[in-house]
Formats: sequence, C-alpha cells, structure tokens
Amino acid sequence: MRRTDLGGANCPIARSLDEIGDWWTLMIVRDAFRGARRFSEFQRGLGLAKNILSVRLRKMLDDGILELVPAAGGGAHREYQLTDKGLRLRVILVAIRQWGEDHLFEAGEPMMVMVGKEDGQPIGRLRLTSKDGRSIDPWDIDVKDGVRGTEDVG
Amino acid sequence: MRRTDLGGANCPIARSLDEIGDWWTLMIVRDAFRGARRFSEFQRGLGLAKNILSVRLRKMLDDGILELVPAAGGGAHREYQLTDKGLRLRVILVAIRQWGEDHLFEAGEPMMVMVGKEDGQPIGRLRLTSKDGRSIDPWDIDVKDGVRGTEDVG
DNA sequence: TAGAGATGGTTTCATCATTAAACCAAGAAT
DNA sequence: ATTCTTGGTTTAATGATGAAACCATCTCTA
Repeated sequence: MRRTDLGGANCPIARSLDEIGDWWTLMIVRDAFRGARRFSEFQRGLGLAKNILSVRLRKMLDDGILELVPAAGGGAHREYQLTDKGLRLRVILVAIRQWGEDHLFEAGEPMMVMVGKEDGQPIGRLRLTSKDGRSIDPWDIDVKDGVRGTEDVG
Repeated sequence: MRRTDLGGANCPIARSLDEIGDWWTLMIVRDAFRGARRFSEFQRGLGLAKNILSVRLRKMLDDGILELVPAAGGGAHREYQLTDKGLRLRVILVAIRQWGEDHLFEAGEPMMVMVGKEDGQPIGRLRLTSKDGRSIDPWDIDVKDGVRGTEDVG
C-alpha cells in the first residue's frame, strides 16, 4: 500500500519521475543552480521542514544527483554540489520554466529570468526537432518500443 | 500545516511545479499523448487509485490542461483532451525523457522511444541555446529578476 | 426491451508522507 | 570557556495516497 513505484518501468518518463518527480527535488536542484551549497541555505531558500530536506538530500546523494565535497572556502565542513547527472537536469528546469512563463504569468508580472553568463541575454526557447534539426510540433510525435542506440547504427 | 504553496512565487519554476509537480500529473499527460481519452484508459494505463485519478483529472480541468469534449467516435459520453496549454507540456516530457534515457538506463536495456510522426525517426536532442542559437552549457546560466518581454524591446 | 456488464465516478478507512516544533551533538566564533 | 550557528534527528499532528466497496448511468447483447 506504499506509494506506487515507477522505477522499473521501461518508459524513461516513468523512471525519471520516480526519481525526481516529487514536490521538492527539482526545487532543491533549482536552488543548487542558484548557488546554494549548504543545508541551511537550502532550508532558508525553500522554507521546507528540515527533516524533509534531510531525507531529500540523502536520497539525492544516493541517486548521484548531488555529491558532498570539501567546502569551497576551505572550511572544515562539506558542501552539497551537483554532479554531472544533476547538472543535466538544467534542460528540464528550463523546459518547466518556459512553460510556466508562457501559461502561469500575466503580462507585465515580475518573474525571474534565465540569462546566459556570457552575454547576459535571456536564453533561447527550447525547440522540439527531428534528427536533422527541423522543428516538430508537440502533436506530431509517436512513442514506440526501442533500445537506445539501435536507430543510430544503420 | 497544509502542503507548502508555491503558486504565488515569482519564479516560473516554483509556479509550474505547484501546478504539475506532483507524482501523477505528468504521467497522466504522458498517457494523454499516447492517446488515452477516457477515465478507464488512464486508470488502467497508470494503475493508480480511482479516487486519486478523479481528483487529478478535475484539477487538470480546472487548470486548463485538459478539457472535456464530445466523444470522438460519436458516443454519448465525453472525453478528456489536452488543451493547447497541455500540449505545450510535451517539451517538458521530452526533456525528462532524454534525461532518463541518459542516466537511468543500462546499455541495451529496452525502453520506449519518441519518434517523429512524419519520418519515424527518433526526435533530436533538446539543446540549451542563447538567443542567437549558439549552444550553452548547463552551468553557464544565471538567474535574475525581470519581466517577460522587456528584454525583447530595446 | 430486459438483463448484464462496462463506465465513471464517490465514499470509507487504513497507511504513508509532510509539516512544525522541540531537541541535540559538533563545529565556529568571541 | 562560553555562546551561537550548523546540520541534523525525534515526536506528534495533519494531509495525501491507496485499496476496496459501493453506486448511478450508459451501453451492449439476447
């Protein structure tokens, strides 16, 4: 009777949501991208209960999304840092962000925006494309059984 | 003491997760993209409790992600259909899917793949880009206060 | 057209997850 | 040496989720 387990599905969406599909994990990742590295920074930034944060951080360490590293400033403590796997969640956050900007804000309402570090300009919109780069509409996609890599061989 | 409300934040990620950040909503959207249109189709496809599905579907109708339309086959009942707002969640699902494919599957393990309806070829990878189309790495992004549209004016 | 089954839920109750608050050990600051 | 901060854990209450039973309406078949 425990919460449904989607981790064994052969659908990558199901398996991903089983790992990062809860209320807090992606918010923690967001704050990590904003520079949060310590327990108290996450806790203050998100306003979630400490025991919940504790459980989440431990699970994210187990899952290899975060890792503990020696303090950046040379302190004796250790800090939470996104792994490469965690850094790759950025695309998901950007997709979520752009959808929210489009559908959850009124015109003129203030919002946080993402900008490229280099030019300071807002980043471009994500586009669904075919292999050769042409745009695809959301409804022009099918799902079928497969194995990654096979379609790249021939 | 109710669950934390992120709906009022000025961060689009927080606001989005408040609406679609629970365990089931994106799975329901996934099945809708696969062609599910009726209560029993969602219920069988996902294996979730009927009362939970009931609450979720109603909320998704309220949020304008789904709408009820006359049955496609001319039957007397009504069916659930993705709105445009719902269809735009596809990018998020693709981002989640590609991350899962990269980090949650072993080599050679069978998985569902997304293909373009037109050419039957797996869709291309999502890329983070600057406004002018150049690729950006996940760590080369900052977040700042802003208002949508202002940066497009000058 | 009567009966049987499928559909689309609602209700009830048990269990799991989240929350707030209190507590505590170890490290950092004074 | 003492006080404050950090990074948690524990406890108890409440909210969300799950399984199963129940029910009114639609739909199919004889």
